Amino acid sequence: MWFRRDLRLADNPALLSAIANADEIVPLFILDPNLIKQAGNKRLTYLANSLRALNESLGGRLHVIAGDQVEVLKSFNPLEVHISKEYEPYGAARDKRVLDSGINLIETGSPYAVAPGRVRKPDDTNYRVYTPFYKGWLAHGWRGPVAAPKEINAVQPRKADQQFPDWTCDFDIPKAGEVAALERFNWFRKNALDSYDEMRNMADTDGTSRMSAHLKFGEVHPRTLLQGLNNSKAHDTFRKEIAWREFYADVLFHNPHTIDEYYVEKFANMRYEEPGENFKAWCEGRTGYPFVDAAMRQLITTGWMHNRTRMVVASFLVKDLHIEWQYGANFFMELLVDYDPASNSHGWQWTAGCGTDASPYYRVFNPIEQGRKFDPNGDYIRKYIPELRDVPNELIHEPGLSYIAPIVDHKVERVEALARLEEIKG
DNA sequence: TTTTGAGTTGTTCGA
DNA sequence: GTCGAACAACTCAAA
Repeated sequence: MWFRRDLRLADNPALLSAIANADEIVPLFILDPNLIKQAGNKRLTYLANSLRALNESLGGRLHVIAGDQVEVLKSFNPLEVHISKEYEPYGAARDKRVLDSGINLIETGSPYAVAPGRVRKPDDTNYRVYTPFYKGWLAHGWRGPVAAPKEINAVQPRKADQQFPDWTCDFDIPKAGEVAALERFNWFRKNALDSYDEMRNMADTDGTSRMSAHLKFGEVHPRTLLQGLNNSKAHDTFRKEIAWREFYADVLFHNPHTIDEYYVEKFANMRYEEPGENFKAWCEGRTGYPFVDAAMRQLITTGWMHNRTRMVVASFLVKDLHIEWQYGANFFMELLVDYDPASNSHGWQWTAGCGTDASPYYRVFNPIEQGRKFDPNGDYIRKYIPELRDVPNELIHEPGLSYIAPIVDHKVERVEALARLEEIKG
């Protein structure tokens, strides 16, 4: 059983398939140098924690080996290698290489309720607009969760086959593992799900599910999250967020190049600024706009950023600083614990206006107004920008001389962004 | 084939 | 202070 983005025992059809087809299985995770290279310290630490959690639930029998996938897999001389299928460009190419090497790779299930490529329009092409996709996705439906295996007869690893990485970090990152995922989800279901439609946007509130990192590493399957939702506005809004993840996976599956290229090509011809001092200020959370800076510092210190503020900082980079979305996406890729290729690239493209459901040209977020709306008392700002702790509520979003001077004037840059868009229209 | 209505997350301006 | 209209043009989905 080759674990990748499915670090769990419950609701794992590939694991059940492996068990059903063998007297004894080798539970294996392969450390991939390519993925390690692009991940920051926090995501690596999270992965290390997640692997330890999985090992514990396997009674200490998880094999963890660094190296080339084909070589590692062949060293076990396996009759079958069971996996949950992957769809983004890197994972799909890697699995094809393994398959082509003659390894008997058996795919069961995927990290999605409905696998990419399955939801089709009546004319058998894929959707490019979210709302119709959502309807088609609902109509397609999905199976219910499956139980965890009762018994796993796993090979006892040799010492050399347990190369658990010792990555650590000084920051407080989310708790990893299947148990932590379900604990948090139960908390969310009990305390925040019923007000999700209203509260999920509030940056100062713990009103989101925080399932992103758990989903990224497959510590929980979306089927489990979808089970038991009702048709209330709150529950449907949550279901739609799960569907966004599946929509973007589907879009990327059909357009693999959009991982780092423009979905709407004409945006490649727009005038952009090269990333310089302003980009550096954005990365470090010192743009002079408190809501933007708080969000960037939340990312830097926790490896996670609230969904609302992801849009605000993305809009600021692309529309106020006129820097191409890929620079922001790469920065997110390095720092986010929950980094997901499809959601990251297409979330960024959506905000930049060059993605699916392109945002109207006039939709330029106002970083101050967004703060007033979604962090009315400035609690979020004060949490991540200690130097603003004593600034009163009515000044917190525009502190004037008590904070760094804004690196650009939003009013001016908004007009500039609209002018640059004008140049590529038609 | 043609037509029609709609499209995650907003802001500004003027009445 | 509140509220509604205006803000491009285009692509897409479905009738």
